[in-house]
Amino acid sequence: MRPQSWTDMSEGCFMPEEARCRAWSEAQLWNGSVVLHLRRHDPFFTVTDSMSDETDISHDQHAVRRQKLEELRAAGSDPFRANVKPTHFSAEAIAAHVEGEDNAITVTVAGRIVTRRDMGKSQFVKILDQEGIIQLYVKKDVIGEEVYPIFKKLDLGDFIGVTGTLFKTRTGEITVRAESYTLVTKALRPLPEKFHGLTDPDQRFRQRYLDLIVNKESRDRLITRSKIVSHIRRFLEDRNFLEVETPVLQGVAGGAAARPFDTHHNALGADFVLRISLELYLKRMLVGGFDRVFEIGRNFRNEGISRRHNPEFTMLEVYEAYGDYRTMMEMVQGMLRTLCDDVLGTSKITHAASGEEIDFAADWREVPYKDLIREKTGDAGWFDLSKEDKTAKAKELGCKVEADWEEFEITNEIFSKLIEPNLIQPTFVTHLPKELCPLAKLNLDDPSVLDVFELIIGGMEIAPAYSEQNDPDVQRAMFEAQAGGEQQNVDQDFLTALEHGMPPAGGMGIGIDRLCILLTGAESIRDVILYPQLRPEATSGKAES
RNA sequence: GGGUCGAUAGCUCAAUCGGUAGAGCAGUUGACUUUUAAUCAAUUGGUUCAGGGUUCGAGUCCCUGUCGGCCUACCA
Repeated sequence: MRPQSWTDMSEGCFMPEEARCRAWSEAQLWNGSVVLHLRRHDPFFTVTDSMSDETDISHDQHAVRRQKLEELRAAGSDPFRANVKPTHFSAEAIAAHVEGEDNAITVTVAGRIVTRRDMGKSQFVKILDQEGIIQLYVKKDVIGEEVYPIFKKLDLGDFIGVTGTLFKTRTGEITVRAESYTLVTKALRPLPEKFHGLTDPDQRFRQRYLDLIVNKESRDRLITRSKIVSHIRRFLEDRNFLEVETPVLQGVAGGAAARPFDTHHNALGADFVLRISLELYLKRMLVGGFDRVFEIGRNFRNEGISRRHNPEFTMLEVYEAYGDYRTMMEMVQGMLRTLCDDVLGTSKITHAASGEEIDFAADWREVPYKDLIREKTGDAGWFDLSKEDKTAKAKELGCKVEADWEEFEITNEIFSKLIEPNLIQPTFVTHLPKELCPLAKLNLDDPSVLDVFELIIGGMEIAPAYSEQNDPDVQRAMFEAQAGGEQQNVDQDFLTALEHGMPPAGGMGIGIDRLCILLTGAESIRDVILYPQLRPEATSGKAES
């Protein structure tokens, strides 16, 4: 509040009224125009005016609302001690109206006031609840002579409950004719602008609640995300997959190559890391006799933040005993197609970045990794080239190549920079080089590649899947090669589990956030995560002032 | 982490060559009993992100910092 910020100011900054007048006057002398700038709306500037100015709070919306709250409390009604029992959500109430039968059905709806059109002795008000917006028509001679002036004092942002009958307005909007109302929460701060909403990305993410109130796209996008997750859960449960929860705090961060977050447990006196994948603990479930398991959970990777990366993100991982990467291929195709039908109501979406239409119902291309590389480089013998020749060719194609890279890294740079971004339609890229993943089975015919696929849609990797490695000795060798001699990074307990026997299995992961980017047409991962990670604010002032 | 662009009223945005910050919405007051970004009249509201510098004079130019966008790097 204002007086608070004044006390925060240093003595030197505080300027008494008379001194301020003097400063003003001096300022006017510089440009020669005197009276008009002194006080725009009051040429007869006097001491009494300056005093009344300090009690005028009409410019301070927070103060105005606090005063209204105090007036309500003084009159014996405290909005923070009131409640209502809604009978309908907004959408239900609208659906309940029977065409041609106005004022036949009585409902109680509740929500936040988001718009108001005041016409003197009646007004239209719209309230927002989880299901959307419903309009209220508040008429002085319906709601009551005494109540109406109090209703008019409500502010945008207040929560109210309203009971009344449903009718259709002249312009065709189903509306509640309010017979009574209850203020159930006073909003002490104003809402952002009704038409343009909130645009500052910083504020949208830090104060997501405001974004959700005023920006319908944000609201719809996050509802869609919820439906996507719900659909996936149902899809898997219908196929006998069991949802389980595995530890976030782990001794060794396995299942992916990423820097973890470090943390510490006080009572155990032990250091832990936050998980970077779900993989190794879900596979232990296969060892434990659960044939079909999945988890939808948060992973944490201590890396840079970008349009496609948030430090914490949600993964689905699915494991199916007696399956392989080919059964996973069928499953993910079925999952995404039904997802489009059920959640989006269409098999076609527009890829936001390219404008190209993606059709999930059409046949999905399947192509080996090596074929794509040969195609892109125009060199059928690419994989037989020397490292020097690969380097030269890659640079020719516009890739940067670091001196200490292995050959597969040069090749993969071509894939990730030149090929993947251009795979817009759903594409299964199969049989990746064995160096790219230590957890999958080698292909029987070509042991330089893996029995895996990566599903690419819209230029993004959406789902990798493997025929899971279950040979404990091969797995140990792969881990040790990857750890590069750092034994503490090898999950020994997992290898012991494999020695007890893990059935052959197909496994798959889906980055839920990236899937949501794709399906909602979002520009950034921050748009599909409710509270994306931001740098903590240095000053605590602004939000609470 | 590096590069680059940005931060002005509660919100959305203006401000010419460096000349002393203005509009819409919201708020306040008034009119209007079926409105749709309702309309009409009047009106309040500013530490121009913070701190320094140049200048008679800085929202504007320079430096430093904070936070954010985009690109990039680490990473699937």
